[in-house]
Amino acid sequence: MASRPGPAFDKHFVRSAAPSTATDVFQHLREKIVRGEWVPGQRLSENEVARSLGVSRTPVREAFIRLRQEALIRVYPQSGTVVSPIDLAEVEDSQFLRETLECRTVALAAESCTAEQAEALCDLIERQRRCCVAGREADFVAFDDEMHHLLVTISGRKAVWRVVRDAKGQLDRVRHLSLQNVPWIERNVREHEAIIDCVARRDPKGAEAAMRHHLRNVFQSIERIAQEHADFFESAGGRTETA
Amino acid sequence: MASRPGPAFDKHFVRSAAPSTATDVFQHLREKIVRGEWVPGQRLSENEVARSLGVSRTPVREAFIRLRQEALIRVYPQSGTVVSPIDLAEVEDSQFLRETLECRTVALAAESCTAEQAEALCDLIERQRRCCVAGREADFVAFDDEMHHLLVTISGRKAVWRVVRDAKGQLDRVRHLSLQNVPWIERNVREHEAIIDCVARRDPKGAEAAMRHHLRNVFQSIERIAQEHADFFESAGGRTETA
DNA sequence: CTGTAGCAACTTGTATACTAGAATACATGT
DNA sequence: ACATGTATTCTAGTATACAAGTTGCTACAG
Repeated sequence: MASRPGPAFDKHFVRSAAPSTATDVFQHLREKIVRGEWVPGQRLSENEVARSLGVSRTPVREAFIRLRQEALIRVYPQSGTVVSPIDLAEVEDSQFLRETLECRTVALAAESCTAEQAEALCDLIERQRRCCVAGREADFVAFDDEMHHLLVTISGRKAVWRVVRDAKGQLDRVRHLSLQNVPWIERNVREHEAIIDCVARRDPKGAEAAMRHHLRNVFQSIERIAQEHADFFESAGGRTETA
Repeated sequence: MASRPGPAFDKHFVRSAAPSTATDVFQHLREKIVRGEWVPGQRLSENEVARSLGVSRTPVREAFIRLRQEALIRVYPQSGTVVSPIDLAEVEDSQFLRETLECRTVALAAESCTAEQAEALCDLIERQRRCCVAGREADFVAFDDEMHHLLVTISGRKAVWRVVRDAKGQLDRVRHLSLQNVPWIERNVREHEAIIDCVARRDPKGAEAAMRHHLRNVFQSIERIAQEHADFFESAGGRTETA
């Protein structure tokens, strides 16, 4: 325990900035699942994924570990791995998480929003509008994410975003089961505008109400989609496997 | 994509029940950190941990991945790994998460609590009382965890517990920097009793208020401890590294 | 034709070997 | 004495090899 050579103990290390293979694989796989390219119940194999991506099993395993913690996959030791069936209870809990947290953070954001921040928000809304008219759905989803993220950041509770993002992943997964159409995007943009308006006007109560209205609308469409794709759902008893 | 031998696609696999080495290591390391046995800033090494536990690096790596996702450690590629310094902003965010979520879930629990559930809660309180008079602090912490967990479960939002548990980990870490004394435990038990009373009496408003009161008291002691151990904290700019 | 035992091919879990990078120790020059 | 270049030794990331276990097909017995 004495004079080992290693790096300094109390000083900080260089920077983290880790663009590792494992992280790339993780983000790749996460998108496949959240965007519905890989459907619930679909079988996965570490070997097969590794081969198809041209890497070894090790980074794929790391990605699987992280996906498992987000409850996006289920790993059955020595048997196999599947994309998590959609547990309706888990989806509802995710909605609960999102609504509970984002309604509070957006109110905080409305209390402390600066002019620059308000401008950044309006800028994102403008981009969303353009996606809407151009029908660029994928980009819209990205800007949607960015806006919600920025709102949490403005609230000063940045650590909350990780939770919201995970919950959002579960919800988006359901949403992507169904083709989205332009009217749907239009409505979302309008609701976003209402939220941003309140935030920019420093109206916490209004912002919270607008956010709640928005999230509940999103959830309604999710429930509708759930009924149309009952085969991807499981009744109950699904292990969450958070260990 | 045709007739591979593998297991059935739509049927479920056996059961998960995975008591793997990696999980054991993870829980072991998590306790070391949360309970303060390993202090913030302390250096870790995959090799050294693997040797000391008599396993290979692989399960240790898996544990490290999970600890990293809980923000309990920081991994600097090719340099080293340290127990996360305590970021006061992150601690505050954890408190925010806990208070926001548990105050809502306890209100839900108060709405739907059955007689059996109420009895289970009272039983846990009784055990806590015994720990209090016997001075068995470690057991008290366990029952504390169990009670909060049960309350979330009763609320019907079981997926919320994972979030609360992670946040609680961050908070407990700070709490364990300071020796806890019996009067502190006594006050906690009293506050717990107040919460459970409201839940058993089906009083959502009261339960929420009691929970908020309780959590804020806990947080106050955390802030006091933070001031006494400023050396374990870092000022700002700490990478959360959630990637 | 039916049921069962066993084998073969797959799965994930673990251990080991190798790579590239980072940080200290030390020797060497000034 | 001090600065600097080099070498050693650590680090985590990745690749591969091996072990333990499960699944489903198949061949064989009834």
